[in-house]
Order: sequence, then structure tokens, then C-alpha cells
Amino acid sequence: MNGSGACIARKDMTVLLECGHPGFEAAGKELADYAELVKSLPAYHTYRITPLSLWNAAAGGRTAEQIIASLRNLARWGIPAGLEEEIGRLITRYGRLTLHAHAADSRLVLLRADSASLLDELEGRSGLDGLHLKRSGALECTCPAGCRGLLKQELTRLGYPVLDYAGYREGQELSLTWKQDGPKSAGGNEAAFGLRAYQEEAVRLFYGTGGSGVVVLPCGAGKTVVGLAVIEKLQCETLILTSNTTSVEQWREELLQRTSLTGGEIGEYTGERREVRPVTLATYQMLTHRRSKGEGFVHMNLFNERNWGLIIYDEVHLLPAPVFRATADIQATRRLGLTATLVREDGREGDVFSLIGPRCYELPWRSLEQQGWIAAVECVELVVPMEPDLRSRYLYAGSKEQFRLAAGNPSKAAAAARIIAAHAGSKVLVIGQYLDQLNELAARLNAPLITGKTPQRERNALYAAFNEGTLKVLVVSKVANFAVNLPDASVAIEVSGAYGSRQEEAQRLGRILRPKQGENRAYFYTLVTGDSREQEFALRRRLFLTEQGYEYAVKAAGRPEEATS
DNA sequence: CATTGAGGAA
DNA sequence: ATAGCTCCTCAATG
Repeated sequence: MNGSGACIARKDMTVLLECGHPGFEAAGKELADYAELVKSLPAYHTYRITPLSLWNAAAGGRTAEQIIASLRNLARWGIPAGLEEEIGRLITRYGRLTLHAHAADSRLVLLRADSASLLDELEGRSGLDGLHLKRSGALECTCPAGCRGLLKQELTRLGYPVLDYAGYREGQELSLTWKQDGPKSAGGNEAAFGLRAYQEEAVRLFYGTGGSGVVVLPCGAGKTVVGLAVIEKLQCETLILTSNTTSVEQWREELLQRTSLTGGEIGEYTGERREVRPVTLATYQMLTHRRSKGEGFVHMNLFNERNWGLIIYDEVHLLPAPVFRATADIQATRRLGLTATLVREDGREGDVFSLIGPRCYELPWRSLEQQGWIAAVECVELVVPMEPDLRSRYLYAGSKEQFRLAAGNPSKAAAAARIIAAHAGSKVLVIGQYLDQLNELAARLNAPLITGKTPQRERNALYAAFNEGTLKVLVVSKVANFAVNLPDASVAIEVSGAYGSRQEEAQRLGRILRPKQGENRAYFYTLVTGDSREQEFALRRRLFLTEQGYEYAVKAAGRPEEATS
């Protein structure tokens, strides 16, 4: 009870962090290690300590004692009775159950517990029936190897995550080396073959897990290179799953440019081509495709077409449910998950944890900024008022309609125009959600618009002009969420977005992170209608980025008629 | 045989 | 809770 800490720890596992406190920044960094930011108000940020956040911390080597010591140090009025015990109880569950290869029968795995009573308790739990668990000793159960994934998934759900020591298949050997004359990077403290220090660290820590884990790296940090380095380390045939076909192409190019693999060794398993080769690239959509709703998956068999020694899940936060199911069946294959934001909007973080693996490396976005690998971003929330007639329509609308009206507030166009004028000469991306709104904006700003139905050729032409600098302002729809090849800009203006998607916000900020000439600074503006339902969703959207240390300066947009000044 | 567009899934 | 986008497949076109 030192009375000066930045936080207040509460019995319900939440921690309030005072924004104005001198220790705010340091405390936020520390909390991010074992808690999750769930709410951010101007005065306080609310973190929640969850079982999953503790287990991920435990996977990274943190102990209950360290976490409690950290909390004690941060908490202004000490830790409430019971909280300490609860943290200890939850975090020590990680490791109470372990999974091992069965010495005599390879069709079985062994589940070991540190106490007989734990197994007694688990035996009665629903969800575990059907997994053919058989008690084989006071501290041991056997389980068919094929149920390994389901068992881990279910036990995690029940609150008892399993440390998996059952081992991995080597997979078919594939020899590859780095290309000595690989692409030169922009400079900086590069290690051998262009691997940056943090990339090497990520590879090392993944390797240390034995064969399953998730690496969390910001946009622009070179996740693909980490993937390549893991393949190079393991020297085995690899299946790479990505979120779209552009990523497939990018992986292919990087493989060709940076490793000794030849075109004939790299296969694309997509709508266009059905190649299954030592290194095969496929999209999630390919795997989850069904001819019609009730029918089965046509291409799931790709998981078994070769003796893969490694599966890479790119953008693992997007992994669809059927791929989780298939992944449960191949737990003996090594798995690497890659993502910039481990948060999912569907609450299946637990399945990523149990089926792909625990977080094994995370680099906070801002630390990459400090090292100069990405641009420093200034975030501004611009509060745009409603014109009187919009306000009156808003007042009589239903709550769903209210959000739509506020998001589509026409006054945002003038605000956007003023931002663009203030950044004259800079490349600006205007990003929004609704096509009608974007059409109006594009007309008002005299800038081209790219939407889902813009043909690829036209997009490429616009991207090229924007890249060259002959085109300064580009208006884009939700394509910005998926287009991997969208050019970099130094200013982004977000005019509307999906309800509360933290993913989307992070993705959009990622659009301006590429290092800049000179000051290495970029600007992210988000336009939010004042006194409207849009504001609460805006706050939720930015939770992940707030967690990463980005702060939004709130400013009033002023009224449209002042635009001329 | 390649390209284009419609329709369905997620 | 949306509206929007992408990808897959299949059929029609030249």
C-alpha cells in the first residue's frame, strides 16, 4: 500500500490504470504482459486478467509470484483479498496437466496430472466423454493419439490447459538454404541473411517450444521472413495457409528470392492451380470451400496429401472454424501461427491457444517504432458535429439506424477536405465502410475510389499512380482490409468502420507504418460524429491499439462553414 | 482454351 | 448486429 501506484486492482480481476499518472506508460506495458485491455475511458483504462492472458504469460515463462509482485508494485492500495489466490490458482493450472507420447503404443498419448484428485474431478466432466480417456494409473490417463487436439481444446475450455510434450512428426525432409545474395534491406543492424534481431529471437523461441506456437509481430515487421527462417531451421516439407491469393503470391516471391527453393518445389493450391509440392501455398477459403451448405469440404484433404513437417498459419487471427477442426486432427504436425493482433472478434482465442499453440513471441508495436523499423504515428480523433436536420433524423431513428446515420454524417467530407489541405503534398488514404458515403467523398475530394468491384487492372493502375506520387489522394472501401498490396501513405483518414472491430482499426493504422523519409512520422485521423452512438464503437475499435500504446488526441472538427478559413 | 461474369459460402 | 469483400466453382462466351 504505497498510495502512489498508477493502478487500482479489484477483486473481479480487473485493474484500473490511471491515465494521468506519471507511471502510466510503464504500467501499461507491464500489464499488457498478463492482462487484456477491455475498456479505455479518458481517465482510466480497464484491464482484465483472464485465464487465457495468464496462461499466455505462463507460456512465456512468467510465474504467479512475478505477476503478483508486479501487481503489488503497481497497485495504489494493495491487492484485494482473494485476488492473489485467484491469480495463483489460475496460472498454476498451466502445467498441472501434461501430455506425453506413450512409450509402448504410438496410437495412444498419455495425460499426466500432478494430483489424482484433479483426474478424478475431470473424469466426470462433460465434453470429455467421447474422447476415450482411460485411467491407467493414479496420475495418468491414456487417450487415443487422434483425440490429442480435441482433448487439449476441451481441457482448455474447462480451465485446465495442457502442456503438450507428446512430440511431433519430423515430416518429409526438404533441404534448403538462404540465398547468399538475398535482397538488401534499407539498412540498420541486420544479422546474417538479413534477419533482424527480433526475427531471430522469434525463431529461436518458436524452436524452443518444440513445434507449436504463435508469433505476434506488428504490420511491416516481416512476419513472412520469420516463417521462412523457421522452414530453413526445420528443413522439412511445409504447408503454408494464408488469408488471400495476394499473400500466396507474396510468400512465393519471398521463398524464391530469399531461399534456394526453385519454382518447381513451390506449389500453389488455389482456385487457379492445384499443385501440391514440397512447399505448398493455399488459402483458408480453398480449404473451407463447400459446394453447397450441407455438404462436406472438398479440399480439406490437403492436410494429408504430403508428409508435412510444418504448417504455417499466416494471419492466424482470421483462421476459420473448419480449419480449427482439421487442425485438431493433426496435432503431431508442427505448427507456427503468425499474426499482428492475437485478438479475434469471435472469442475463439482459446482455440488458437490450444490448437495452434501458446504465444511464444510478441513484439509490441511501439518498440518497433522506437527501433525505427516503422513510422511513428500520431493518432487524432476528430469529433464532427451533426447538422441540425441530421440531428433530428438521428433522434427519431432506431439504435441500429442511429449508428448508420452517425457513421455516414455528410459533414465528415468537409472535415476530411480540411485534413487533406493541412497535409498538402502528402499521400493520403481515405478509408471508409459505406459505398454511398465513399462515392460522395470521392466526388467531393476529387479523388478516385477503389471498391470491391473495381477491376484488378484498374486498381493496379491507381496503386501505381499513388506510389509514384502523381496521385495524392485515394479513397478506399473495405478492400483496404484485405489488399496486401495497397500502397503505403503517410496520412490515413478513417471516415467510418465496422461496428467495433479492433482488427480493422489495427489493419488501417498498419497502412501508414512503413518507414518514411525524413522525420519518419505518419498521421492517423479518425472522424467520429459527436454526441452519437458512433463514439462508443470508436472507443472499442481502438482498444488493441491503445493496448499497444497509441493514444488518440481528441479534437473538435469545427463547423463546415469555417472550412474556407 | 483462356477470359468473364454470376452465384454461393464464410 | 451490418455491409462489404474475396474466393471458389461453373457455365457461357469468343
